[in-house]
Amino acid sequence: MIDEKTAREAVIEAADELFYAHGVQAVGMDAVRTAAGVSLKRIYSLFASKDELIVAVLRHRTTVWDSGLASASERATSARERILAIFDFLDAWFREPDFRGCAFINTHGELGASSTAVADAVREQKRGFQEYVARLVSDAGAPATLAPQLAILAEGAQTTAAIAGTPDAAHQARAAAETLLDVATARG
Amino acid sequence: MIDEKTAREAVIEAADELFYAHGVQAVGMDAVRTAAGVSLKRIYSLFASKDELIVAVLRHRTTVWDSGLASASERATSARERILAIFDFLDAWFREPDFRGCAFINTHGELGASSTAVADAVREQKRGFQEYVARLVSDAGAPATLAPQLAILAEGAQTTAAIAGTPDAAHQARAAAETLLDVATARG
DNA sequence: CCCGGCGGAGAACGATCGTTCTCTGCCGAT
DNA sequence: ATCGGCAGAGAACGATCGTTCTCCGCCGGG
Repeated sequence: MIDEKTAREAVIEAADELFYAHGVQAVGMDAVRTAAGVSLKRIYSLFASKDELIVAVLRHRTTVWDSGLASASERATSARERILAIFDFLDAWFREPDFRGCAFINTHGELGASSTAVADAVREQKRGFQEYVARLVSDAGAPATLAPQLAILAEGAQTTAAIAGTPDAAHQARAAAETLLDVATARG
Repeated sequence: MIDEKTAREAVIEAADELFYAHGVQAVGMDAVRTAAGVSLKRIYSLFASKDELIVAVLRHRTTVWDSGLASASERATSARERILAIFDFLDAWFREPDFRGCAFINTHGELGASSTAVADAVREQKRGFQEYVARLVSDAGAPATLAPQLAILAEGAQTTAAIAGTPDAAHQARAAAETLLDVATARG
């Protein structure tokens, strides 16, 4: 019906949407097949198991996250602005009606204990984000110790916004980031 | 065999341990029964459903968390020290070999979309923590806007430590909290 | 036109889950 | 000692899951 690449993308995108909305374990492969319009046989020829599909979905989400972050910082003209753009990006995300927290954190909490492949994919995404922040901190001329602090603010904002159901955490975290940036870059 | 209160506690504690270690959905009621030494019939006479047991476990964890936080801040002699004691408490927790992140965040990610009772119990715990921090911030004479910033740091430290598998996030968050406290209380 | 194989749809399978039911033995009351 | 009822152990049940298999229609090559 459709070529392999298109089918793969259709499955990944459908699974991504369902997994994010309902949790990974709550979504059966039948639901993925229906949403993607790809037969189970074909799905299992593209992914050896549900676990492998989950990992593929997480990797797909990593690239979506990375490009979203990149385009959010496009208008920024300084490293400091690019750092704060992270929190504006979060704010816009938190306001989306189907926001349900960070898919990586959610999936890690759900399967991190039983599937090392899933745990590795989650860890890899977080490591990438930490590196992204570290690069910006370095560009801003701030000490390297600032980077994990900003990353922790971003992580905390995501879980707080998800549980509270409000986007407030984004600008609260942004304000804290501004303070930390001010202090870190104001030395002599 | 044993009185109702003891049986209830045995079930809750056994379920708590299993749910935290493996995730809620990965643990069957049979495993709870074996670990608690309480028959399924009795369990279902104490809790109407697994969902209700999960909520009871979360409430139990809330009291454990509250008292752990209280005892961690016992040696502190000022509001500022009590705030920083939160992060020392987290540090000790992250170093426990079976640390697997915040049970509330994990459970919310797993079931928050499907069970409003679970989502409510999680939200309630987070609200209590926010209030605790807000009280300390007020005692420290800092502006109220500092409280959610500190809470976000604590949340972010928990997920970061869980995913990274290292306790580093505790002292990174603590350092950020110190900076924010310094700035917030140095005015005037 | 016929035939072989490939892909889709979905039935089937075995496992597991939450929940209930049955059976058995024990205990106190008479 | 006898009886009634409660509690424990675990079998049973219906649903659902991940995964595989079967069947059927379609297509290109002779």
